[in-house]
Amino acid sequence: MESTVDPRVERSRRVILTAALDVLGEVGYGGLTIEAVAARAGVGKSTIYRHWTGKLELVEDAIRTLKAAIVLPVEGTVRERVIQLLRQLACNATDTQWSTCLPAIIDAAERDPEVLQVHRRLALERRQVLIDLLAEGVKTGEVAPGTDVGLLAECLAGPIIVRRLMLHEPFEPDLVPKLVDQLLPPVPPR
Amino acid sequence: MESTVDPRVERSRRVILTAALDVLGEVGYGGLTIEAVAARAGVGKSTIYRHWTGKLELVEDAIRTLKAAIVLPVEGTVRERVIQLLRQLACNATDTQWSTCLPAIIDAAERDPEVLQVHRRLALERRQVLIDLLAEGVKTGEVAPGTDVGLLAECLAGPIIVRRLMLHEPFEPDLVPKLVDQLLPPVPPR
DNA sequence: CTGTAGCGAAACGGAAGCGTATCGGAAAGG
DNA sequence: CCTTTCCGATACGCTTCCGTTTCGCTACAG
Repeated sequence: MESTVDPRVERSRRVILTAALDVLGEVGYGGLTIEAVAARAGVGKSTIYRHWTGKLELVEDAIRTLKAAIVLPVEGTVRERVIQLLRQLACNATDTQWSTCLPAIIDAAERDPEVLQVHRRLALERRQVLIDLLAEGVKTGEVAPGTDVGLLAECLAGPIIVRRLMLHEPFEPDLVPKLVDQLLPPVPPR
Repeated sequence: MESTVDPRVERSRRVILTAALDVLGEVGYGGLTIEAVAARAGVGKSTIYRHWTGKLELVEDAIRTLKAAIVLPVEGTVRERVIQLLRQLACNATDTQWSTCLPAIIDAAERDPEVLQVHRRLALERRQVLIDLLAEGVKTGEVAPGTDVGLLAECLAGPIIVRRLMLHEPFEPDLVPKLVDQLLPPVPPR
C-alpha cells in the first residue's frame, strides 16, 4: 500500500493541468491540442497520454482545479456581506484564470456532457453561497419575505456575468453597492 | 452599374452562411473548418474562398445574419411589455439558432476583436430595447425614479443568460412574471 | 546500492485541413 | 444566340496534430 505518490507524478500532473488552463484560455476548447499543452508545460507528449486518455479528460480535470477561490464573508449585515461577495465575483470576472477560461469552458460544455456537468456543479456551488446568505437575510428581515432567493441571487450576479460574456466589458467592482441598492431596498436594519 | 447581383452569387452566400451557423453551433469556433462548411452547404470550397478570405471573415458575416428576431411589444403597461420582452428572450435562449451558436460566438469573440465588436453590438442593441422600455416606465411611475435603468435591464435579463450559459438549464418562460415581480415592485398603475 | 518507474525527446505513419489551381458545365444576361 | 461569369468537383503540396513507440537518462524507493 503506497500512502504517497511518486513526487514526479504529482509534479507532472500539476504543471500539465496548469498549462492546459493556459492554453484553453488562449485558443479555446476546439483549438486546444495536446502538443500545445505539452510544449507549454515543458513536458513530453507521452507524459500526458500516460495520465489522461485524451484532450477531453484532460480538460475536465483542468476545469476541476478551478474551484472557487472565494472567501466567505462572515462579518457585517447580510447586505454588507452580499456586497463583499459580489465584489469578489466582479473582481474574479476580470482578472483570474477562471475568467480567462470561462468562454472556452462554456463552449466546451456545449460539446461534451461531462464538461457540462463539471461546470454546472461549479456554478451551482457558487450560486449556493449567495443563496444561503440571502436566505439568512430573509430571517433577519433584510430581504423581503416570500422572495425567491434563488432567482434573486441570479438577478444580483446576472449583471456581472452579462457584462463579461455578452457585453465584453468589465463590471466595475465599485458599482456593486449601487447594484445591491436597487435589488435589496436599503431598509434600515431595525 | 449593376443594380442587382447574379442570383447565383446571392444564393451561394445564403446557403453558405446558413451552413456556417449550423457548423458553428455544432463544433464551435475552434472546430469549424471551411471544408465542413462547404460540405454542409453542398458547395465547393473554392466558392467559399471566392467570397471570403477565410474562416474568420466568414464567421463574422454569419453572426451578422443573426440580427435579433424580437418583436417590440406596443400594447399594455410598461410592466406588461417588459414581461413580453423577457418572455421572448427566454424562448430565444432555448430554441433558436442564436442560442445554439451563442457559446461558440462568445468563445470566438474572445479570440478575435472583430467578432467581439459584432457580438457586442448585437448585445447592446438588444439591451437598448429593454432600457428604452424601462425609461418609459420611469416617466409613467412604474419604475422608481432615480433607477439606473441600464443596470436594471441587466438584472432582468441576467437570470435568463446565467441559466443558459452558467447553469446550462432553461429559464422557463412562465417564470418571467415572478422575475419581474421581484424587481419591479407591482405598484398599482394608479 | 540497486532495481525500477517515470521522465523528455524524438520519430513514426496516418488523418485532416489548409489555400490554390484547374477543369468542364451550366446559367445568366446582353 | 453567344459570351461571360459563376459554379462543383477534384487534385495539388504543405502543414499540423494525432496517438504510439522507442530510447537513454535520472530520481525515487526499498
